[in-house]
Amino acid sequence: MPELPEVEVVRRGLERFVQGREVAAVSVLHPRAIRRQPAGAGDFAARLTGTRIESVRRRGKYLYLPLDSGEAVLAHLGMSGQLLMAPTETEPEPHLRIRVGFTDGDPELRFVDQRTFGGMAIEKTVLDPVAGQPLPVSIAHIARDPFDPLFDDAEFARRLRRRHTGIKRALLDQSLISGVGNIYADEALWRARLHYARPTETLTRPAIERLLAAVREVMAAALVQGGTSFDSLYVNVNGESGYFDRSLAVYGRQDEPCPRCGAPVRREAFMNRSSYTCPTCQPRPRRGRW
DNA sequence: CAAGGTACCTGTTAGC
DNA sequence: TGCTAACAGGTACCTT
Repeated sequence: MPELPEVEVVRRGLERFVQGREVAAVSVLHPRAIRRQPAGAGDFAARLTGTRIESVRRRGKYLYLPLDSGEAVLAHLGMSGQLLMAPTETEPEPHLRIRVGFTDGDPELRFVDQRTFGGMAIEKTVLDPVAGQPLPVSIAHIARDPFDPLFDDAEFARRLRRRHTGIKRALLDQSLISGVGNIYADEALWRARLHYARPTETLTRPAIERLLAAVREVMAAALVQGGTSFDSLYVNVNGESGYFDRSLAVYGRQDEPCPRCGAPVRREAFMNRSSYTCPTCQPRPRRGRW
């Protein structure tokens, strides 16, 4: 379940089910799931076993679990990862990659990942220079998300306007703003009536504020619905799908009418993926004029 | 150094 | 029916 609302749904589930618990046993069933652990599966298991999970935090689309050892579990769902809570006796899922058992018994934590783009690692932490909170070393470059109280709109606007790229590329750049992926980028741009190729350096400060407001609105609405799921791949810790796909205006709706003006939604290939836009609400920017 | 393309995987679906 | 190609929500790394 990959973008901010889906990852936040998982974070809340984990917080409820694993915070404060002590790890009793770890098994790694697929090496790719711990490929960010340089010393391998044995090191991963050794550094996790016997520790207590202090909290469940999120930076953009990354989850991290500070441990009483001073290190933290880092987890990313990639394109198809799931973190599920399941009774130990439950039959293993076909793509089960990692199991984490606890000293107090059920439920155990399972990392399931069909496409293996996701993974977990145990890392040392560094203190976030602004918040003073520990952060796994490898995600120190990930920007704050737009719901983070320390997200700085003015600083974002300054950095955005210094870029020389299209607005969607910038929205997907996790070192500039985190948590936004292909679905919510398209939905937010539609709400803000901006074309994905609009040059960042031409955006006015009010336009950037409208865009940030749109990003926040669409992701907040998705979170209330439990996130977006097109199939059973994107689920919460109990394996349940969210309902926000029913509220999407343009994403995945090629040839369907724009909810605002009725024009058929167009789909274009962009950045090796799909972009959905309304051809009349989001006209393509022209050189020298937008 | 910034920007953009490509690689990494497996499964599903559309089209022939 | 069976094969093939296209496509899927992300990030890291390489080249320019």
